[in-house]
Amino acid sequence: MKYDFNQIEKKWQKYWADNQTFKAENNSEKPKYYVLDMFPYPSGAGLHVGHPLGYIASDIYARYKRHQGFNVLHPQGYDSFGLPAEQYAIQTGQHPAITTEENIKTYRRQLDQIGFSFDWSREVRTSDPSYYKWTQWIFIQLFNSWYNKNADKAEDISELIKLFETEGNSKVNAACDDDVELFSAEDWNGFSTKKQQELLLQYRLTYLAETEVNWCPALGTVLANDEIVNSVSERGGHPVIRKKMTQWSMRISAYAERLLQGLETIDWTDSLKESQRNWIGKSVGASVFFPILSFPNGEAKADSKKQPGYMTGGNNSHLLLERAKEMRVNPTQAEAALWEQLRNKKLNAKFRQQHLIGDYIVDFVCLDKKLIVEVDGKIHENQLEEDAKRTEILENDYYKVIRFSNEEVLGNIEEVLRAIQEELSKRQSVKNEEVPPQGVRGIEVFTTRPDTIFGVSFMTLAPEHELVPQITTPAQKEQVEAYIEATAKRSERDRMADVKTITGAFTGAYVEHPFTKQPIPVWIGDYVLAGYGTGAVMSVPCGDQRDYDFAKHFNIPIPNIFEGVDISEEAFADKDKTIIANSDFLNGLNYKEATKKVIAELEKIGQGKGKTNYRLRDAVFSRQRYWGEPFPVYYVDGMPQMIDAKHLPIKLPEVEKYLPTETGEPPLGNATVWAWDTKKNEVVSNELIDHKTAFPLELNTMPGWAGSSWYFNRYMDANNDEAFASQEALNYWRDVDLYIGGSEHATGHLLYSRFWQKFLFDKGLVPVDEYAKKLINQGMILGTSAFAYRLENLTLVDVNRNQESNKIDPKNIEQLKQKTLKDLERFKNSIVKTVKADETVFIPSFNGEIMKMSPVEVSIALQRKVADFLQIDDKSKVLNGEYFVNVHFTPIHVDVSFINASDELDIEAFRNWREEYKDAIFIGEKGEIINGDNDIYKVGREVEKMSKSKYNVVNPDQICEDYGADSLRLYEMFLGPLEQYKPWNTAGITGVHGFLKKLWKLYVGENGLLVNDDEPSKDSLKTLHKTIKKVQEDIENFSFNTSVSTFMIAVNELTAQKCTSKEILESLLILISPYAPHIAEELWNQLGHNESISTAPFPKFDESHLVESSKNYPISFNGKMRFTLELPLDMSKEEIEKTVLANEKTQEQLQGRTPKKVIVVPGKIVNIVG
RNA sequence: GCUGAAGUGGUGGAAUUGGUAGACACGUUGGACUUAAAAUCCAAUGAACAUUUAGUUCGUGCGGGUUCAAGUCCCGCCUUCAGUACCA
Repeated sequence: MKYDFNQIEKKWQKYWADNQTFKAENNSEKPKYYVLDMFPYPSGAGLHVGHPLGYIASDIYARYKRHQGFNVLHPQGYDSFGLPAEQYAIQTGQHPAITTEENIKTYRRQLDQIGFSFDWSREVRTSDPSYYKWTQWIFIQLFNSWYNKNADKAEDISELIKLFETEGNSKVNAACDDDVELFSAEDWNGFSTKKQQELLLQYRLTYLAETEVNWCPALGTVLANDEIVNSVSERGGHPVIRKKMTQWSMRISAYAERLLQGLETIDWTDSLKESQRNWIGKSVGASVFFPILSFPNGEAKADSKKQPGYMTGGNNSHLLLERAKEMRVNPTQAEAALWEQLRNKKLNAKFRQQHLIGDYIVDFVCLDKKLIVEVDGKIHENQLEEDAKRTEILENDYYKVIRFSNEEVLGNIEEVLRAIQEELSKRQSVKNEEVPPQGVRGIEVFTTRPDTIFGVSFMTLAPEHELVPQITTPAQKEQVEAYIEATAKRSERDRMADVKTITGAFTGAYVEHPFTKQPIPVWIGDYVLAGYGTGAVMSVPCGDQRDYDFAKHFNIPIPNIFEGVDISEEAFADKDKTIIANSDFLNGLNYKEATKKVIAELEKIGQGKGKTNYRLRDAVFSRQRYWGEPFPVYYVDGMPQMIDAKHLPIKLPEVEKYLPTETGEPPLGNATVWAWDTKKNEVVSNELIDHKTAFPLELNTMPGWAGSSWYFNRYMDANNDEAFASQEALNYWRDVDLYIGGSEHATGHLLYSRFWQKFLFDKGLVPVDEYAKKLINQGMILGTSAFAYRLENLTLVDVNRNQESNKIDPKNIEQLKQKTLKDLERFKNSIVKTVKADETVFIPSFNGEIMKMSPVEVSIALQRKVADFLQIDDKSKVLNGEYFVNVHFTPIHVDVSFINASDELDIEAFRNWREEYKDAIFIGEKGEIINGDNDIYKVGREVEKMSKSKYNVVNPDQICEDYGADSLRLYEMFLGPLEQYKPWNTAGITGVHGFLKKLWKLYVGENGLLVNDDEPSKDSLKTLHKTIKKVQEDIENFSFNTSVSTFMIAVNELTAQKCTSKEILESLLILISPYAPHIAEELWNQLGHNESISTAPFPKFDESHLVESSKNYPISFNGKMRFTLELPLDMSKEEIEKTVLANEKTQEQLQGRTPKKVIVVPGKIVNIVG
């Protein structure tokens, strides 16, 4: 009987499906084990051989765990929302759901034929309403939560509202927007519902806010930071610009510290954890405040002691704040009337009322535009004077103050608003939304090295820093403006590409050192980024290389504050070796001590405090796309409202077109039935929108990572309608024991999903706050592209006419090698002509070496052949070396299916491939024009990513057809370590395929089963048990490639031993079954079992079979092995030495010399030192 | 620049705590079987020298070091891949 893998594999795949062999039970006596793969996006191209690599590894592990007696959950599903289906819909009008369904069918067929032990009863699809119902549900939970930093967890928003109602927000310690205004309980209770909603949005874990986003015009959507690679879109490589848009965001920054700490508790690869750490980007240091000494108008230096509002130490700001709040609650009639008009951004500007500016409370202020509006009551003489003074001081601080009388406001409010509007339009917006600490004239910096504060010799601001225009002196104005303009012109790419060039400009301003009180010049430079920290750096040139370079370049002093360190050449940045000097009270301290001390001192004088900064930003959660989860959100008066969870799912509406609308709205703007009726609680036609009972629904959809951020929990109870998973299921399965997937998700999916899990944990919805105990990254399988080399043209060069190089002897390759292509430039004068072939001609690859050869070598190797072929007129000159031929060619990707195992091209198939190659001419390795079998054409090879456009994609369907799924599984594992990137080469599969045939032959002969109940031989037992040991170790170390070798060795040995013992061969089948399940099932069945092999207990390793009585000792001389000697293992050290020395081969080696020393390691080696 | 991983025959890769480098395969070469091909089987296969046998020398990116013994440990470099990037 032959090994008919096609028939066997089909048979068992059907058996597994019919019997639901791999269905996991939620209630089982067995211990649980959860093996998870990253679910695929079902693309139209189907699977190539690279895709299943991780699935095969996890399947082996899952099957192994079943043999070990575990109740294994090994599910699979589809991340089925995404861009390609939508792009296809835009092109063809085909609904993405249909495309997706078709693609899933292909995927399922392809996955099934590889024989995975997935529990398909738990399949999930993120685009299925029964699934995204719960994605929407989780979104609502996020909306209804805020992050309480005191409790260090997410809590229900109602708790926050309670706090607001009873004590306002001044004591609330929450993760929130940077610019929340302070309010009291009375304020809160007096606010309109809308105002309250606005304020709450600043605290919710998912919130709607105008944020600067990465907008990709080509894709028509925003992108998250992790979707951008090298400042172009990850998908398609389109340019990305920064743009302000109102978008949903996820407050992942609230979890920055816990996401960082959690990494300590999970067994993920170091590189992946490191990526996440970098992405979170924690830096511990201090925030330091430097008062500004000089303003362009020559105003006297600011007294830092009198700065109110900054920090909490020793000033009266809190009294003023209290007063401001009081006044807010009790406005005058005119103030109330004007506030009513200003509050809702009716003038497109955000105003605050009774706001503290410097030492003054102003009536209304637009911080953005630095515009103050005052409404005056009864005017007394002395107040008039005071107001004028106040105006002067405020205007010195670049505020514009406009005043109206009560009568004006109450009499003609329209006119007042018009005047304010006019003033607003005149004023330039402060670029950065962040406003400086109220009324303080100074610069706040973030530093990780506060210990070096005495080494500060200048200050550098980002050119975009909001204070730059205000502090620049008239003398420096021109220079500074020119510099800002120059940096603005430079694109981000240029800036990135050119890190070395040092540029900057002096503003003319000075700040005051907090301790020495010395003036410090303020510079701007584009090495300081506006987006990180405060956009300002205290520059310590002796301790930071960039500051050092900047200082050197602009001749700024570089004071040395390190003990015993030479800084004449470069900065000294080694924290651990730092001893501070020349630093007043910090002298003699190390980095840690000095940091601690300086922070304490800064706090004492109210000019700084310890601070931790994170690079992690909140994640934008809106996409201007059709094929994604719709938000369960409608808008009343511009404010988002959640649809009650019991009405979920909110299904995607039908649209005519999948493109943005003409007005630039997202595709859902095309939907005609996309409004929410709050009475009927259903989606209704847009025509019914009346803003009373029917309201518009959200037009954005959720990003790709929404559905993948929690799917691992859904598998635990995939068909539950009542909850995303029942508590019983969640408590039984708890977390993923082994997660296998690609490392490309390090800062996307793998970070977002940890965030959601922590949130769900905080809310008591899941039992663990890290969902995957262990994670392994599988490497990528690369394609081996094949190339044919198309001749473009030949340039004939008359060597005699080149004066410099005389005549080149074609035989002297060494001389010619020295002629680079650049040298050929010098032949310009000598070029006789350039010849282009009429036909398409392919030149030989020289056994694939052509790309490694220098142009000169190629030319020499080819000139005769090609000249001959082209029949150029001056052929004789070419042939006798007077003319040199320079060959120009282009490598062309050839479909790898035309290549045989020896890299030879099937020329006929290639010619039929494309019209343009129909009559292509091939010059073979021997230099002959190929015509029949006279010569062969070998392709060149190069390893590249598998991709359709490179024609190097290998389809697993063909492999399964030709060699079988078991061969495919074994071969993918055999290729190399799981984590490694490695090239695919189909030819190699014959090795594992041959192994399976051999395995088969061990059990089945010409006339049927060979297995009998014979006592196993000692050798066979030894083979079996060493295999058990090795395979078990290998699987547990995820070293699947070496266990395949072990199987080969075992089968080779057992074949040689002619083993037919059932005891041995039965155990061997269980060992192999996780790797090659079909053949294992079949042979298991033939051995007389009626049950599937999948839960047969894993064979037990018995050491006793491996015990040896003797060892073949390597005998080495001075460390070099010369021969081996079989000696009993129980021989003593002394006896071994004696026996070895007595041996004639030893004497031969020694040639009469006496050994100086003899090293004997019993059981290992003997080394004789002579 | 920083962080992480890696560098071993023609190729993919083995080598557990320092102890016979190149397991297991692919490929190549030769042979058997066959009308032939495929399949299968056998043998050889790191390089160089020697070849009648035996053997000798070199060899794990490079240069040093520790050790009886180094692919493995230490010091200093080089190269490749991946991530990240003027992060204060």
